[in-house]
Amino acid sequence: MDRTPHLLVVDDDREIRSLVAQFLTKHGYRVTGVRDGAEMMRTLDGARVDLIVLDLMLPGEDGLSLCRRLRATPQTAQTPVIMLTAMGEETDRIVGLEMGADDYLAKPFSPRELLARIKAVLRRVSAPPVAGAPAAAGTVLRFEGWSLDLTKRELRSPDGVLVQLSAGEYDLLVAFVEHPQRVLTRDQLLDLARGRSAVPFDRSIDVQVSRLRRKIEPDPAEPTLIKTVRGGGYLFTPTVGSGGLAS
Amino acid sequence: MDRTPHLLVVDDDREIRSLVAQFLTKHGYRVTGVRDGAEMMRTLDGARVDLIVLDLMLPGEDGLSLCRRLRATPQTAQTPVIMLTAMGEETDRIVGLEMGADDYLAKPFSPRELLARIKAVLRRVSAPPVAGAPAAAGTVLRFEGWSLDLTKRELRSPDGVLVQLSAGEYDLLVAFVEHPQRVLTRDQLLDLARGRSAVPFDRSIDVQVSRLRRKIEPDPAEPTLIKTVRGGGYLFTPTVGSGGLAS
DNA sequence: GTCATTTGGTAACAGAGTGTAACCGCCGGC
DNA sequence: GCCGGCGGTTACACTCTGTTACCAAATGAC
Repeated sequence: MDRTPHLLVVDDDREIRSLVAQFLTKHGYRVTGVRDGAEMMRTLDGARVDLIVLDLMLPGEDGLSLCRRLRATPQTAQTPVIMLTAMGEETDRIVGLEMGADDYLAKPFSPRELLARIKAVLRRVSAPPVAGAPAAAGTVLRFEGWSLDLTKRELRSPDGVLVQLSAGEYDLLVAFVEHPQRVLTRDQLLDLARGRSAVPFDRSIDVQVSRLRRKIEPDPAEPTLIKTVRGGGYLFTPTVGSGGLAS
Repeated sequence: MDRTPHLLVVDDDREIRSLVAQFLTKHGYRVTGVRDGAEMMRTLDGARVDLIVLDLMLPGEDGLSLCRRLRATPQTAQTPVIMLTAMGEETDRIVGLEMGADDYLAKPFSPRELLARIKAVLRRVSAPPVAGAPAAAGTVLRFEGWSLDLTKRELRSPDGVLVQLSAGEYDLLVAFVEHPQRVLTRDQLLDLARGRSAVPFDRSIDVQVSRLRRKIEPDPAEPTLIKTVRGGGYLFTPTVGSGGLAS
């Protein structure tokens, strides 16, 4: 149950970034700091992130626009965002909340307060939706005839047979299915599937891939769904469709 | 039975508490004052409460979090809440309303204004719901053919047979049914079902889940309703509908 | 009040899942 | 072809979970 939350701090001020990162790390979080929206997107693409601390004023695309984009992307629509804004920008603050930020903090802020808000937001987010809330759309993902039900954590083969996956195999498969046709490094996979980062000589992903292949590859000796990229990582080759029958 | 509305004032400032209590009592309400969330919960546990005046800033668990918990608990989900916040905490106010508070009041406030809002909220709440609206939505919850009556604390199987559940099994099932399709950690389940937090090596939830499965799973050896997520907790897979026949 | 029953928590054991280490084979460079 | 590094697989230790047995506390009968 060692799933320390992973925070992504987006701020162009290197000093703030490192200060915040240091403080939050000391309080038990895993922190990645980046300087702008482009880097943020790259990070999100390859890692599981539990909460984003997003500065409003950024070089290039600004925080509001980024926030809107996060909300519009299924993978990140649920990721909580705490906005940082300069003092007194009341308008921005309201717009920010309307834009989908979960909380907001005026600069200059004390690290303690940021920590408190992070805790509050994470608590709130892990809070239960009211019963009967619409189950998130796109809960069934399809590839090559297989279907993966994200609410039931079930995988069915093309013939409709239920395939038993262990928790680890399931999480790994989800990581692949949510990032298809991209080479994922072992590091990224470890983060996406296990929420931890690699230790030297970490081969656990290799073993897990091997176990997963045995269950989903027509011929595990000649993998077609999960290909190895020598020196790079692994690649999930199928196109993934959501909802109805395969697209 | 005493029909005088019973108000619960939660504020850690003794002076505010007694001032408010005195004023409201004078205007014909029954008032209980407590200083934090724990006392609030204890009071709710043992008394009928018609409305809660909840300070946002509290020692221990804060008002937002408490409000969420109130909403998540069937017994208090309908109890109106008026939030007190320090002036200008606009964020909190918005979040507070989203969180399910019925009204909100910025400190410092005049007792008269609080009184007016209490009256308004009570009036609104006791107003008969629109004809045809669910009389008390969510008193019977349905999943996979089963129906769980929250007012009678009764569970019926798909064939309509009454299934005897112990108090603990029932509470656990309610926790699951009210948070379907989400992985709940043992800690969360313990909190939701027992209102306490786990001690090291606490296995009580495991045992209780096992007992519950024996009563509701078609094949307890191969659970489909309550799935185990290794390293994560448990997952209640069915979609839950309320009121009429299963959706 | 005592006694029997039910309930819930703890301890213990068995079985499944996961990471590490080791071995082996393959690939690429020379 | 030889060599070094990378990746696949297996074996094994360790952890996590399911289940049973047992005990203490709560409940209810009398």
